[in-house]
Amino acid sequence: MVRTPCCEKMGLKKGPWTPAEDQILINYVKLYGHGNWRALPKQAGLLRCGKSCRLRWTNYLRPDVKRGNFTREEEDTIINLHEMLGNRWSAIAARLPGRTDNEIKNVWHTHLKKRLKQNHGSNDNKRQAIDSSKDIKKEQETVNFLSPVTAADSPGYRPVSPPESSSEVSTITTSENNSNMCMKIETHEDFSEIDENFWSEVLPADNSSLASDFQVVGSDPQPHHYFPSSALATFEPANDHGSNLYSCDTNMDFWYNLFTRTADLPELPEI
DNA sequence: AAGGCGCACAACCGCGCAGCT
DNA sequence: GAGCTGCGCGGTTGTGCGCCT
Repeated sequence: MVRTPCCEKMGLKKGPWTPAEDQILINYVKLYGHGNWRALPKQAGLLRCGKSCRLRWTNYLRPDVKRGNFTREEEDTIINLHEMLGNRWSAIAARLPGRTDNEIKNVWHTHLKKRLKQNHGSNDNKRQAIDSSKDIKKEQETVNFLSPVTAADSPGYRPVSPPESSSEVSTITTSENNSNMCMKIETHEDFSEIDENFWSEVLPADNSSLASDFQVVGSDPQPHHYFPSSALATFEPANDHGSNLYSCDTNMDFWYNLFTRTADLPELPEI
């Protein structure tokens, strides 16, 4: 298949956008939206290709784009998510409201890589565990699902001990505020190692809050497992038994799919 | 003051994918 | 199923700016 060029090169402007061009684009999108980027520049009277317009809008002109320096918390979040997701900038951006993938990519290449290098010495132990792994996928499977604000900072934070039977699970924590609850898991190993006791530890102490905070996973006679409802909301369960009952394997593939598929990246509740 | 250099960021490019015909 | 189009993503490049010599 022959690919048609994204835009006609002849007569179309390239390079930095002028304030006048920005204004034209803003006015047009405000009035008519951006249903068709390819047709937009022609209709708006811009000598740009649709791709260029889309990029300018999404990375710079959108009203919800947050300008200015990244906070330390945002940088930490990027580092943690990058450890988990790799160079999937759009997936990382989805967890940072107001930040674009392009911006995050730039920050990563200009600031954070250096910062990580500087911190390298202090994190030798952690890196050693990862470096020792021969399988790169294993490293990607390391679930390190951190929210912008650390769970320990939130009211109601309570650590949950990892199961004795699975020494590879480093930390399991739950956190909650008035209305939301989420679970943070850091692991290097197959979840099938985890025994039933682990999941009962994750349960909220007060089961009456279960319905709103968690959904039940698993079906009799299998043990019931509990996941954040916000995570399940974007995940297609293998078996739907109705009324919030789902069945799925608690192995690493499940978690890998759940947490790394861009489209299905779960919306974690704000802590 | 001016030239060189490196950094930061905006913008471009090429590819893959999804949806439509 | 093939062909085509549009969009989004990640990698790369271009450019402006500040710092240093």
